[in-house]
Amino acid sequence: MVVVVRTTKRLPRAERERQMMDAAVQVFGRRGYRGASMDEVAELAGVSKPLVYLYLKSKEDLFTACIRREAQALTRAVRAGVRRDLPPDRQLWEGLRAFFRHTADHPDGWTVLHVQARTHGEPFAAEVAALRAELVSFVTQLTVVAARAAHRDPDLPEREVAGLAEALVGAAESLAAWANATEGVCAREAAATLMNFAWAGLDNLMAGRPWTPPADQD
Amino acid sequence: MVVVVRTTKRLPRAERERQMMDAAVQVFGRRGYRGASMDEVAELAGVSKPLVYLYLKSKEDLFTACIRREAQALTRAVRAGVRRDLPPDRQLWEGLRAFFRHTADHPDGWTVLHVQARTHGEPFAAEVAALRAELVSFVTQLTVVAARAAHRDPDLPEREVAGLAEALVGAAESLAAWANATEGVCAREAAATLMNFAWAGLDNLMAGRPWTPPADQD
Amino acid sequence: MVVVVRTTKRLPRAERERQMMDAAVQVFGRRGYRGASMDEVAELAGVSKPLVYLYLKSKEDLFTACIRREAQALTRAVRAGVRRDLPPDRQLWEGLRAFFRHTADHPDGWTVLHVQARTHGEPFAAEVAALRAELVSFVTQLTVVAARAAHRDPDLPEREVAGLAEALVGAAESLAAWANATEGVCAREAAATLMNFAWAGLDNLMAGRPWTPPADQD
Amino acid sequence: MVVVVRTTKRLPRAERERQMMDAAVQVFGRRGYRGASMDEVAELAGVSKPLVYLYLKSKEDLFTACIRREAQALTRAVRAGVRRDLPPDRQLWEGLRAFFRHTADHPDGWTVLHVQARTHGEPFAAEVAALRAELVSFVTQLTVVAARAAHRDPDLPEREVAGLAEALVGAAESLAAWANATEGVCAREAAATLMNFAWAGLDNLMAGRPWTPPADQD
DNA sequence: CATGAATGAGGGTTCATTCAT
DNA sequence: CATGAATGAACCCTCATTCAT
Repeated sequence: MVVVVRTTKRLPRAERERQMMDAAVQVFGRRGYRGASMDEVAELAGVSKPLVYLYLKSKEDLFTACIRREAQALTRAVRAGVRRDLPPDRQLWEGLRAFFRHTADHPDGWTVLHVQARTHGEPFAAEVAALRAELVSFVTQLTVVAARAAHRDPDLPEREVAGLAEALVGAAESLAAWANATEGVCAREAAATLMNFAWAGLDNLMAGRPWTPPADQD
Repeated sequence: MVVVVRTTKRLPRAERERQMMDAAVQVFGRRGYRGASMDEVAELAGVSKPLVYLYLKSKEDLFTACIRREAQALTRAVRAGVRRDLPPDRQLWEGLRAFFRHTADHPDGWTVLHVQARTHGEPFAAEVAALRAELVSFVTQLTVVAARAAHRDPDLPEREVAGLAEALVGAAESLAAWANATEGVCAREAAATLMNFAWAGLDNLMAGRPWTPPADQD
Repeated sequence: MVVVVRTTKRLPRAERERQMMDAAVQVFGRRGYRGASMDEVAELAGVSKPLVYLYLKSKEDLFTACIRREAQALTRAVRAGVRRDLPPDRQLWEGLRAFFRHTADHPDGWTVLHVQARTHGEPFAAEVAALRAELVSFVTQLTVVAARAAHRDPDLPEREVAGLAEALVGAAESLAAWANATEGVCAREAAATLMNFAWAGLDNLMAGRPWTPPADQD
Repeated sequence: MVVVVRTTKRLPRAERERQMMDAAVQVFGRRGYRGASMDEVAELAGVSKPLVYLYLKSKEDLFTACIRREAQALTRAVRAGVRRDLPPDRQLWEGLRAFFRHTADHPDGWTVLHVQARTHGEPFAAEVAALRAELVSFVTQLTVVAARAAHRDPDLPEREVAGLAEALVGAAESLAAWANATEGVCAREAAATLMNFAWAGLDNLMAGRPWTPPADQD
C-alpha cells in the first residue's frame, strides 16, 4: 500500500485534539487564562486557528477540557501509585509520592489546575472541586482504615476526619506548586516533608522523632 | 453588608485612594490581574477612570499598591494576635487564629496575595516575596524557640522550614474554604483542626492524643 | 451622483495594504502624525481598525511605511523626469518640472515628507534623511557636472550645497502654494519663475537677462 | 502701608500672560500642537492650569495667540533691521540677516510659525499667511525699487515679481529651519548662502562670481 | 484669585471569533 | 479540510477642560 505523505499530515481528530490540548495546557499554565491567546495555542499546536475552534468550540471550552483532562490524569496517577495491601502510612506515603511525581512531571498542567482554574468563575471551579473531592475521599478512606486496622478508635467524628483530609490535600497542593517553583526541590523531598508534617506532627519533628520513609527503589 | 453611597462630594486624596484600593482589591481578587478592568475598578470605587490613573499611575502600580497594603495588613494582624510570652504551641495557635480571622474577613485581599500575585512575574514578585519571608520567619522563629525551650535541636534546614510554611498555608486555605462550605463548621473549629494536624500529627491524633486547644474567650 | 460602493469583497493583502497606505498618507498629511487617528485611517480605507494593525503593525510603522513609499515615489519621479544627456540647466529645469508635477499631484504625500516627517524624532529621521540625501545628491551632481563642463571649479562645500537644496525646496514649495492660490498662474509658470530665480539670480533678472526656458510640449 | 509678600507672587495680568505664552511657545515648538499638553505649559509657566484657562481661554486660543505674537515679533525684527537709505542689495542683505538672526534667536517661535502652524486647519494657517504676505510685500517693494533705481526696466510683469518674492521668502523660511536644525550653521552663513543664491544665481555662483557680502561689524 | 478634585471623550492596541475561498 | 481575510468589542491610558472650595 502506498501512502502519500503530505507536508500537512492529516491526523485523526483525536490525535489533533490531543496536540491542541497539550499546547493549550502549556500556554494556559504559563500565561494564565486571560493572558493566553488562541493565536499562541494554535501556533504552538502547529495548526490553524479555525481548526482549534472547529474542534474545541471556544476558549472557555478549551480551558474546561484542559482542566478535566489534567484532573483525570492526576487522580489516575495517584490511584495507580498506591498498593492497597500495604499498611496505611506506606499507602499515604506512596500516594503522596505519586502525587508529587505527577505534578512535577506536568508542571503546567498542575498550574492550570491549582492556580488558573480557581481564578475564573463557577464553570472552572466546579471541575477543580471535583478533583479535590476525589483526593479528599481517598485520604479520608485511608485514615479511617488506618485507625481501624490499628484497633485504635481515635474517637474522631467523621467531620473532623474530613477536615483533616482537606488540610492534607490543601497542604499537598500548595507544596506541589512550591516545589515546582523552587529550584532544587525534588518530588521525593516534597513528599517526605509533607509526610513528616502530617504523620508525625510538628511536635514530634522537633523532638527528633520523625516518621521514617521506607527505603524503596526509585 | 456593603452599602454603595453615591457621594458626589469631593473627598481628600487619601480617602479617595483608599476607596479605589478597596475596589481594586475586590476586582483583582475576583477576576485576576489580567481579567480585572480599570473601568470596573473605577465604577466600583464610584469615581471616573482618569482619577484612578491620576492617583495610582497605572494598572501595575495599582496592583502593586494593593499587594503591599494587603500584605502589611495581614502580617500586622498575625503579629498583633500573638503574645510572645506564651509557650510555642499557644503562640502558633494564636497566630493561626489571627491568620484565619483576617483572611476570612478579607477574602479578596487574601486571594490577591495568595493566588493572583504569584501568577505575574517580576514587578510583583518582590512584594509577595516580602510577605512570604515575613510569614516564614514567623513560623521559623516559633519552631526554633520551641525547640530551644525543649532543649532539642530540630535541625531543620531553612528550605524545609519554608516548605512547612507553604504546607501550613495551603492547609489553612483549604480548611478555610471547607469550613465556609460545610454547614456547622465555624472558623474556630477549623483552626483547631489545623492546629491538631500541624502540631500533633496524624499518628498522635489517631492514637487518641490530640493537641488540646486552650479555652479562651472568642 | 456619487454611489458609495460597499465592497465587502475580500482583497489580497497587497491591495489592501495599498489602500490603507493611501488613506494613511491622506490622513497624516492633513492632520499630522499626532493628530491622525487610526480610526480615521481605517474608515477612509474602508476597513476595520484591527486589519490595519494586522497588516501594518502600529501607527509608527504605518507612518514609516508611508514616508518610505512617498519618498521613493518622489525620487523616482524626479529621476525619471531628467535626461542625463542634456546640459545642466536643462536637467535642472526638467528635474524641477518633474518635482512640481509630482508634488502637485500628491500634495498629501509631499506634506508627509516635508512637514510631518521632520517633526517627529528618531524613528522617522532615517527615512527622511535618505530622501534628503537623494535630492541633495541630485543637485550636487548637477552642479558639479555643470562646473566641470564649463571648466570651472565651483568649490562649494558640501554643507553649502545642502543649504542650497534646502532653499530650492523651500522656494519651490512656496511657489507651488502661490501658483495654486493666484488666479491664472499655472504650474509651468511657477517652475519658470523658480528656474529664473535659481539659475540666473535676481541681478541678472533685473538687468533683463533672464534664463530662457526651452520650448517644449507640456 | 504694610505689604505681606506671599510666596506666590501676584503679578499683573499682562506679565502672567507673557510667562504663559513663553512657556507655550516652547512647548508647542518642541512637541507640536497635538503633542503639547496644557499641563506641561502650566508647569513650565509656573502657574496652575485653571489660570491658563482663565487668561487664555483654550488650547486653540493659546496657540493662536502664540502665533500672532511670534509673527509680529519677527516682522518687527526684519523691518527694524533694514535701513532704507542703502542700495537695494544691501537692504536685502540686511533684511535677510535680521530674519535669520531672529529665527536663530527664537528657534521655538520659528518652529511654531513655520512647521506647527501650517499643520492645523484654517484658523492658524490664516495667521501665518498674514506673516508671509507681510514679508513678501517687503521683498517685492525692494525689488521694484531696486530695478527703478538702477534705471533698468527688467520688463517683468508685476505678477512675476510677486512670484520671485514668494520664492525668496519660501527659500528663507526653509533655510531658517534648516539652519536651526543643523549643527554649526550660523545665521550669517545662512543669510550669505541665500543672498548668493538669490542675487547672483547658480550660474554666477558656479562661474566664481558670487555676490560679495559687505564687511560689517557683527 | 488660586488650587486640588474630578471627568467626558477619544486614541492606540489586542483578542476571541467568524467567513469565504 | 485548511487557511487567509476580516471584525466587534474591550482594554489601558491621556488630555483638554471644569468646578467647588
